[in-house]
Amino acid sequence: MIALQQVYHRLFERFGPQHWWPGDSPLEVVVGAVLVQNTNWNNVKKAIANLREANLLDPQSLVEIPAEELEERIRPAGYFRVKARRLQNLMRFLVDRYGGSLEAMFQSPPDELRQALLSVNGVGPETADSILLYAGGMAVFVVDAYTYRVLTRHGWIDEEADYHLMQETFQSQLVSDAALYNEYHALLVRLGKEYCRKRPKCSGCPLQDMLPPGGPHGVGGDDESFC
DNA sequence: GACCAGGCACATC
DNA sequence: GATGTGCATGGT
Repeated sequence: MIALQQVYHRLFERFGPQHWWPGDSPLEVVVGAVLVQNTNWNNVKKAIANLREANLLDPQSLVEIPAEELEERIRPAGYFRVKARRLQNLMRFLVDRYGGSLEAMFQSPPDELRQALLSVNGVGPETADSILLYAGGMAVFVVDAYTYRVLTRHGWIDEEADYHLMQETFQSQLVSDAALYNEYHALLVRLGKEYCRKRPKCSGCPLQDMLPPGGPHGVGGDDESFC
């Protein structure tokens, strides 16, 4: 297995700090975590701006607002009907269990809170972990489509690997540190966007000398798998 | 005018 | 348990 600590340093050296979700309030991060599902962050920014403008960025308001109105506000983020429902599910969870206080919510142990978040319809592993890490400052590694792409394209992990395995792979090799996980995930997205999206773009990838012996999967790397 | 983006739930086999 | 499908906007 590749040394993921080294990979991190290489990426940071190349790209520098990515400043993901830096100045936003924790609630905006939570809302954004739902809205960004399978969607470009640029679209999410517009939706959040709409909510802020309408003074809706608090849990109680988001629970009380009629679904149709919420749908219109978040329309730019795409999937607006499902996301309105999911966002209200999550806000209802927050209000019912923690009186609408994120601070209260993040008093729970990470494992316990993660399980609880996953029980909310519309919150899957990535959304839950994004909330724990980016809003709660908890040391939970966030895995996403880019993580998978970067790991598999470089031949560092089996293509059958699931979310849990990828998460464990990172967490077992790195010190438990929220700031590190935060930056690392953002760097992987940056790398994935610039070099792993279309195969010809792989040239210039800062990790090209970190392929496993014999190339990806140890089989020499065909066009399908080679980064 | 395709193609893609910081997923998830649900139906079907 | 695995695989397929719906959800929708905005940028390249």
